Parts: sequence; structure tokens; C-alpha cells
Amino acid sequence: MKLSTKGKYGVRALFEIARNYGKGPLAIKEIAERQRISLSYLEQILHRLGKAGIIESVRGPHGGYELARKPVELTIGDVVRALEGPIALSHCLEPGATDGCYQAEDCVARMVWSKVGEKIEEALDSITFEQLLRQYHGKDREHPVHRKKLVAAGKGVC
Amino acid sequence: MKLSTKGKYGVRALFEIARNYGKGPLAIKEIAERQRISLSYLEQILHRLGKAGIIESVRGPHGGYELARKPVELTIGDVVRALEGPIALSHCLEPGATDGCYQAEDCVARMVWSKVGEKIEEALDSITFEQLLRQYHGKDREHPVHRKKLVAAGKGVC
DNA sequence: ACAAACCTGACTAATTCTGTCAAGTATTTT
DNA sequence: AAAATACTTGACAGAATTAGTCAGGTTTGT
Repeated sequence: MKLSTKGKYGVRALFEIARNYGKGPLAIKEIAERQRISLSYLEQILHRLGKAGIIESVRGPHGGYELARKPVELTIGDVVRALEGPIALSHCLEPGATDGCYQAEDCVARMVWSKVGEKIEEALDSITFEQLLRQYHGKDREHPVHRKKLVAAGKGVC
Repeated sequence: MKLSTKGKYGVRALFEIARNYGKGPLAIKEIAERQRISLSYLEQILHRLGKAGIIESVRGPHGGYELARKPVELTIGDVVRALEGPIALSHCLEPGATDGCYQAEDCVARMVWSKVGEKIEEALDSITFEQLLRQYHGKDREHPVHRKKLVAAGKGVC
């Protein structure tokens, strides 16, 4: 029941992009530095977010990324779905699951995981970036301190 | 955002044990056959559930496992926590997380994952085995059809 | 033309997960 | 007491996934 770093980094990256909303594109290099994410890895993540229609890219000098919609219309759920795939606690509950549970209709657990999945989705979709921004507005958060080496494998990072 | 097979198999195994509530212990072999779970793997799972105080074992001939409490007092959340560890979307939100997020107080995402985690917990804790039993009561579910080979790595199983 | 910046896909090292195996220990029936 | 049944424990290996890197591209503003 963990999120992968893709989802976690994605939210942090989008926070920076959202912060810059209305001020033109934000360069990926800038995002990477502010949130201490590897540039190459961040490229992958932003690319996915682009394909999902969450951000738009501007190429060339002074290019970068910007939100494709207003912060109030972008939820955490949108981001998680784009980066971690559909919210489905069990493989057999994914949208295209033709090779579903071999117990089919008769499965004891299916409805349980389905119900819980809906609740998770609700929770994720109830949080917008507008809210996030407001929460940190005015705090003028300083950028995180650089650490020589991060703890292995995405641990110790939100 | 997937459950591991431990959690999924655990719920199914407990469903069988709960079904037998009040009728004495149910042999592990029986559980394994009814739910088509590898015996050796199931041993691991049941052992964990025992340590968590969810089931009790009876040794010797005609022994087996039985629920340590009434089905109405056992929730899906209890099982998931016992088998998958604490519900924490991010490593830094786990109970003993001394080596937490290096962004500490200032972390943009921390509160998001914390809130969502609470919602998940609520959802999991709102479902009791009593409810599960009632739902399948009288249906006299036949045991799942045996398949020669399961799809790889726990896929295709609820 | 140049440089800033995004685009793409291949690749590998680490980690986690799944499931097996083997050699126990405990309990009850006969 | 012996045998049968069942639980206990820990080590282990193969597969899948994840995290992150690298090495090239291509696009576009000046």
C-alpha cells in the first residue's frame, strides 16, 4: 500500500508548476533543483503528465512546462492516475481486466477491494492544487536543504 | 497502489475461517484447497495472522485455525495491517519513521498523503467479516474451479 | 547557426514479492 | 508409547517491478 516515487515526485513537481501558474512556463531544470529530483527521472515523469493532458510544454529557449488547466481543476487523483495507473487495489479490478479474477462473479474479496478503491478515489479527487497552493501561500517556503546522498530507493521522501 | 497477494489471500483465507466460526478449528489444508492457495505460502500468512492475535491455532489431529474474536469485531483493516504493515502511502508516514522526509515540517506533500491514508484506513475499518459472511450467506458458494496454472505473480486473483 | 530546453527509448542495478523447501516442535488419538 | 496430524520457523531462489541513468535525438527562439 505504498505510492511509488513517480506519484510522489509528480505531486511535488506539479506543486512547483502550479505555483508558477499564470507566469509562463517553468523550466524543468528549475523544478528539478527546487524539489531535488533527478533531472532525467523528472523528464520521464513530466512526459507522462504531458501525455495525460495535465501539463503543456513549451520548447526552445525560455521554454518549460505549465499547467494545462486551472489549479482548481487539477486534483491529486488526476496526478496519481496519470503516474501510477488506474486506482485498483487488485489487478482484476482494472478497467481492461479481461484476464480478471478466475473466481469471477463468485469472488468473496472482489467487492471489498472495489469499495475501498472507490473511497480512495474519492479522497484523492477531493484535494485540488488550488487547496495546496493556498495552504502554502505566503509561507515563502525555502527550498529543501541538499543532502549528499538520499536514503536508498525513494525511502524517506514524501 | 496495489495490494500484495498476502493481503488478498489473507482475506480469502479468513473468510473461510470466519465461515466456520463456532464449529471448531478449520484445517489449513482445507483452507488451502477451498481458496486455491499454496499450502506453504498460506502457512506464512496464517502465522502472521496468529501473531497479530486475529486467529488462534489448535494443534494435533482435528486441529486447525479459528477466529480469535467474533466476526463482527474483525475488520478488513485489521487483516491488511497485519499482512501488509501499517497503512502509510509514504514511507515517511509510518509510525516509527525517525528517518522521515528530509523536508520535514515543510513538506508539501506530507499532509496530502496523510489525509488520504486516513480515508483509506476508515474505509478498510468500516468493513467487518460479519458483513462479508452475511453477504454470502445462503449462497452456498461452490469452491473455485481448479486451474492448471495460475497467471504469473498473483495477477488475475482478487 | 546556436543554444536552451524538451523528447524518446534503451538499459541496469536494487529492491520487493511470491512461493518453495526442509527440518523442526507440539498435541491428540489409539 | 507410537503414530498421525498439524503447526513453526527460517532460509532461499526466481520473477517482477521500480528507480534512476544515459545517450542520443528534435524543436524553437534569438
